[in-house]
Amino acid sequence: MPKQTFYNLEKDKKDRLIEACLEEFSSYTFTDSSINRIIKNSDISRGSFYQYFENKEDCYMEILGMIAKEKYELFKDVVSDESHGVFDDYLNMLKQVRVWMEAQPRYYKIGLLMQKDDSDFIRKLNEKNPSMNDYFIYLIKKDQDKGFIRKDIDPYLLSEVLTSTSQKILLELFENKEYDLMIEKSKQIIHLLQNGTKVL
Amino acid sequence: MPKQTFYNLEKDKKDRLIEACLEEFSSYTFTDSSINRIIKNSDISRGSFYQYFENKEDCYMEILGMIAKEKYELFKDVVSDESHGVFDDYLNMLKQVRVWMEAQPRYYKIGLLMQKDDSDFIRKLNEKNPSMNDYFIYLIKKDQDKGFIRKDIDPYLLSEVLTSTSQKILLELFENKEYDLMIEKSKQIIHLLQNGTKVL
DNA sequence: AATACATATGACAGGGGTGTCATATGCCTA
DNA sequence: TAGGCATATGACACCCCTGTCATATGTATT
Repeated sequence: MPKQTFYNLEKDKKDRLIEACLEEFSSYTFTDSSINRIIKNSDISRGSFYQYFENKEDCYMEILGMIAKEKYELFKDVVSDESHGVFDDYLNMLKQVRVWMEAQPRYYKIGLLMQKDDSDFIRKLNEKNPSMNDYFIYLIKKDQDKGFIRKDIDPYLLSEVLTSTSQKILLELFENKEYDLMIEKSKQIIHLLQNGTKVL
Repeated sequence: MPKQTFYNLEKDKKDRLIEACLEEFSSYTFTDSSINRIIKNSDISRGSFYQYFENKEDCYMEILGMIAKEKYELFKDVVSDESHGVFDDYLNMLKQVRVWMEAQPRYYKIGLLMQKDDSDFIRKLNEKNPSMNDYFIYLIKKDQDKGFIRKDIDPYLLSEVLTSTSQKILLELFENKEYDLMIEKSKQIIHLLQNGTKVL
């Protein structure tokens, strides 16, 4: 946890510091990020930095906390309507992530970079965060009960297919921002998953 | 390209050097790998290393070249039988990668680490390597001609679904080595893709 | 033996990084 | 005004890294 001095900081200085951290952590992996660059870009002395944070990890955690908070603020009002099935929720999820991505591309980038870092510290963080998988599984089971999805299909398996394809789509969306195209693609994938490839 | 001195090297020394390189490059990203560790582990002096290679990139390329060669040697005799459809080839691919993975886990790991490195050098290398995508697309089109797959399905799309799921499966296979389980899983995915999720 | 060439070596220059600490500055209070 | 506390600061110790270069050693040829 950051020291009290960090929270006591005057707005301008704190903002400069946070800005520099965001820039750094959205440009480099946690491992490759550098306190040196952060203090240079925020024009804060080395000693001061360590007056605010224990170390780089402490600083990173604070930034992640901030991001989580903002994410919560952005989406707390989006009360999910009664689900119309996993596939519908799949599309809704895509829409939602897009809002987040456009609102805070750097935050999203930080998430992407976290997936690339193999350090113990980041690995542990990633483990704690439950993936979309669990939620999808829950929805798939509900769909099976309602008779939308065949019961012989393993919910876990289908959920994995959904997450791995959605990850790819989200990455493309992040890289070239063709939202309508990605929605179209997702709809096609859904159609494919619903109807299969077989010629009847 | 490595300098002539590298190829002139006596077997033992050369082996030690290559061994240390493999260990390094399968433990660290190209960016994070260190010549220092390589020379320490192979007991070769700093000066000598630069007598063999221009720099780290040169060294890395040589190792990649070696890997490609061995891969070719291992699979050159595996003449692919006449294709029985993409899905069959999907399974065959899995079997083949497994052979490679078990034969040379470190080589496989190097490939995985390459995907995590964002440096220009590695990005350019990755771009050159054509993915399985292209091959899958080709097979899917053939299946469509033969009437195995509906013609209204976009081959590119299906190929993307296949590659993203297979990547996940290969990663799991690499991490916990439960081959039979992974084959079973793949078969289920194929079944899912062929028949869809709809209740008929 | 003398020369010439190939190879080996580690000290060195110059870059980057982290965390600490003695000291300086500002500020509040007795 | 003097003391005490919070905060600021950058030099410093110590670690990592890469690429170079003068020098040393080995080896073959004349």
